[in-house]
Amino acid sequence: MHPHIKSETCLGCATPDLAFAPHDHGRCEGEGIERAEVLTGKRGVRLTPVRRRVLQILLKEHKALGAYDVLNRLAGEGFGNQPPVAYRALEFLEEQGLVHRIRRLNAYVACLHPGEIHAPAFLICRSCNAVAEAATDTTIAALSSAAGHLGFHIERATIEAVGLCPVCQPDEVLP
Amino acid sequence: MHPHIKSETCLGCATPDLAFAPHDHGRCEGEGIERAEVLTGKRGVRLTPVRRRVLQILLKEHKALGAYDVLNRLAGEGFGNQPPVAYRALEFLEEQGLVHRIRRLNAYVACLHPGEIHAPAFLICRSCNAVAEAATDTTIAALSSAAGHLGFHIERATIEAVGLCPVCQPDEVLP
DNA sequence: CTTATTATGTTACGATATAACATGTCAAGA
DNA sequence: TCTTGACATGTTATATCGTAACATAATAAG
Repeated sequence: MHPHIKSETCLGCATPDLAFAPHDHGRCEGEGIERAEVLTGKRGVRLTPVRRRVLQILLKEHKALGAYDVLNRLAGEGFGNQPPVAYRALEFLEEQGLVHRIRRLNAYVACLHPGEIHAPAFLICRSCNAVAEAATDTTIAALSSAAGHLGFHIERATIEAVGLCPVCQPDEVLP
Repeated sequence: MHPHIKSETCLGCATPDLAFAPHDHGRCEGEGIERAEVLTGKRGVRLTPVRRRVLQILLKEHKALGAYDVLNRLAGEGFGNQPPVAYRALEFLEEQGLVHRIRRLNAYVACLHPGEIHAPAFLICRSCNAVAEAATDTTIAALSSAAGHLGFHIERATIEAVGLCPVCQPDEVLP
């Protein structure tokens, strides 16, 4: 946890106006699970205990976690403790749009508005590792159009930006 | 090499209008090295034999290569055969903007217009793995602006789009 | 209740990446 | 020219990330 942030708050909430601002995070978690249950129900896929738990872990932690981080927590709770357990759950959640994979970090974050955004951009703070999700409607449109001129058909796109979040920018000027 | 492509041609050349079209590739390679020498000379950094050779390999191959692929070729030519040899050269070349890392593929491609673009977008064909580089001036501007509203300062951004290149699109409709 | 499907657990391994230290190379200043 | 400091390379060892393959268990469909 970054020293500037109190424990009741979190970084990286996906709703843009809350992204880097302190806020009540309890709701994020509860609502995240609820939304996941509705979504998977609608789609006829199963949000099994491991899968639900993995999503919960990511929602609660509210930052990017590596697959092995997730696995360690699972193992402490009676689930399997071999890599495929974590990877399979994460893969499922990503397919369902409930979790995003941050390739730059080899890590995963919970998505806080599943079903709403198709190609989010991630803002990754290189100092505290917080990850925020930003909408990119126009961004992606521009990209698709440019690709179309080359005859390329885009199916998925990921945008990962590295920089400094508002909390960490002051740290940069002082040694 | 994709079956549709003759050996004298290549995919993925970065100049947008050549990106996925057959063209004379000999020039890409020669000019790439030349530009690299000029650039590194200007900057007072050293384009040593390993580094030059790695760049040459990537220019010649003209597709995304993993670090270990590069390493294998180096090892066959009397250079060191341990991972750091390849990783260090690749890291140097990336810092100098001569090579791009494609995280989605855990691979690297030569940049064909070093010094010109700061945040290129990569169009990755999921069928033949060709990688083209597209300009994203407006795209990045939009992203930076959106991030700015959240108080986030972007330093670097990577855009990776997965889809089908023009050559592979026909393959998709037939089994 | 059987059967097909899907999910989980486990073993084993492959692929990717880096830390740490020894050795070598080169260029600038004494 | 020598030496010294900075940078580059080579090498060992190990860390980290990810997946193939198969056995077992749970679930849903008939």
